[in-house]
Amino acid sequence: MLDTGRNLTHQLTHQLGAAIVQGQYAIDKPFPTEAELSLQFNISRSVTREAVKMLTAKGLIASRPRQGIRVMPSAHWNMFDADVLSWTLNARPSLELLREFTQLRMAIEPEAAVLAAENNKDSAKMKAIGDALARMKRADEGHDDPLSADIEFHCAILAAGNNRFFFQLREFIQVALRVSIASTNQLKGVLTADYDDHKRIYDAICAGDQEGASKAVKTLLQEVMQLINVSLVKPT
Amino acid sequence: MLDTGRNLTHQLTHQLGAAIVQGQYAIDKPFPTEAELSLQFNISRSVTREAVKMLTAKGLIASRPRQGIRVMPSAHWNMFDADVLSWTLNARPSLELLREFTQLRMAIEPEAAVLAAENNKDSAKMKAIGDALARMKRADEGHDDPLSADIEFHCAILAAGNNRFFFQLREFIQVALRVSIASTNQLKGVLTADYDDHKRIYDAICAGDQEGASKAVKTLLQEVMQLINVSLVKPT
DNA sequence: ATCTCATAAATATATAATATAAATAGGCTA
DNA sequence: TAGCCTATTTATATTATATATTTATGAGAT
Repeated sequence: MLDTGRNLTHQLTHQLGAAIVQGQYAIDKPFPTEAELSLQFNISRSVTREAVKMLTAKGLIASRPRQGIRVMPSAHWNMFDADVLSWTLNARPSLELLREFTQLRMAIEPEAAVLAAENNKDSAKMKAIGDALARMKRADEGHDDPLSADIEFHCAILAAGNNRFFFQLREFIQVALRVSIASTNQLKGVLTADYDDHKRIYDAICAGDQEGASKAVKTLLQEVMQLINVSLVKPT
Repeated sequence: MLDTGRNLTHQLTHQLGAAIVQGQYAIDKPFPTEAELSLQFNISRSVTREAVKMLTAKGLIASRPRQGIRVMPSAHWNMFDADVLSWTLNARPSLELLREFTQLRMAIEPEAAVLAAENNKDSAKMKAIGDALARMKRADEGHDDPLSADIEFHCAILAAGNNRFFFQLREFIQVALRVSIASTNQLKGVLTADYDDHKRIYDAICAGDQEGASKAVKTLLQEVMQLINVSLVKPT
C-alpha cells in the first residue's frame, strides 16, 4: 500500500482523494484528524499536513482548528482538475457521468472547431490536426492505437483556437476520454469512430468554414450521445 | 505584508501564486529554493512546503530534489481553479483575456440554457432563475446591485441543468465576471445588460424551448463580444 | 432559570533541528 | 569517448515542542 506516485505526500494525496471521491468518508461522518491519519498510514505529521493542503487546494476538504478536517460538498470539488476527474471517473464509472461529460463536449468542441477554423492561417496548428487525422487512418489499418489517435485529434482542435481556456481543456478531455472509455468498453463504437467523420471536420477547419466545422463536430458527438442514451435505457 | 487570508500557508500560497501568474518568476529564471523562501518571508520550512504543495496541486509549479522548484508553463496552470483565475485576471486584466473568456461563455452558456430548458420541470431551479431575474429588475430601479443580480442569473442557469460539469462552472463564471468587470469598468454596457434580453432567456427556458433559449443566450453574448471587439480595435 | 464570562479541552497551526533520499554535475577511469 | 564513481545540492521525511483558534463546559451573577 502507498507505493504509487512520486513521494509520500503525493501517494497519500491520491489515496485520500480517491477515497473521498468514492464516498468512503461521508460528508456528515467525521473525517480522521491529522494525528489519526498519521497513525493510520504510519507516516509523519508533516506529510499528512502537506497531503491535506493539496486536497484543500483541489476543493475536496477544508480544515479548521478544533473542528478538524471535513469533506466539502461535491459541488465544491474542482472537477476540471485532472486528478479529481480521474478519481471520480475511476470511482464511479457510471454511464450517467459519461453522459454529462458528453454534454459538456457538445458545448465545448463545436465552438473550439469554430475558433480553429477562424485561425486556419496558423499552418503549424493545422498540421497538428492533420497529423492526428493521419494517425487515425493508420490506426484503422491496425498500425496505431485508435484511442490515442482519436484523443490527439480532438485535443489538436482545442489547441488550434488561440484561446487559453480551450487549450486548458485538453488535459481534461484527454483524461475523461481515456478513463471513461477504458472503463466502459461496452461502448466499443466510440473507439472505432469513423475516419470519414473526422476528415469532414478537418476539411471544414482548413477551409475556414466555421459553420461547417461546428456542424461536423456536432454530428460526431450526437452519434456518441445516442450510443450512451441507448445504453442508459437498456443496460447490457 | 502577508496578512490577508486564513493562515500563513494560505497567505504565502496567494502571494506566490499571484507573483507567479504575474510573471514575476520567469519560466527559465531560477525560482527560490524552499530554504530561500523561508528566509525571505521569515517563515518556517513547513509553511513554505505546504504552500508549495498547494501551488503544485493547482499546476503552477513542480519540485524535485536537486533541481528545486520550477514554474510550469502556463499551459499547465489550472485556469478553471477559482484562485488561479482570479490571480490571472488581477495580474493582467487584459481585454484579450476577457475576449477569450467570452468565447468560452459562448460555448458553455447556450448549451447550459438548452439543458435548463430540458429540465424545466424542476420548479425549484426554475424559481432560482426567476428570482435572479426579479433581482435584475429591482437593480434596474436602483434597489439592488446590478452586477450581483446579473451573475446570479447566469449561475442559476448553469445550476439548472442536472450536469455536474456545468454546475461546477458557476464559481468560474462568478469570479471571472466579477473581477474582469471590476477592472475594466470602461465596459459599463455589460453591467447594465438589458432586462428584456434576460427575460427572453428565462421565458424560453420555462417554456422548454431549447432552441429559443440557446438563441437568446447567444444574442446576449454576441452583444458583449461586440463591445469587447470594439474596445480591442480602438482602445480608449 | 437564564445569561455571561472565564476556563478547559481539542485540534490545527507553526517552529526548529536533524536525518535521509534523490538527482545532477563533475571528474575519474578504462 | 563512454561509462562509472563521488560529491553536492535540494527536496523529502521524521520528531519534538510550542502556539493559536475555536468550541464546549461550567461557575457565578442576575
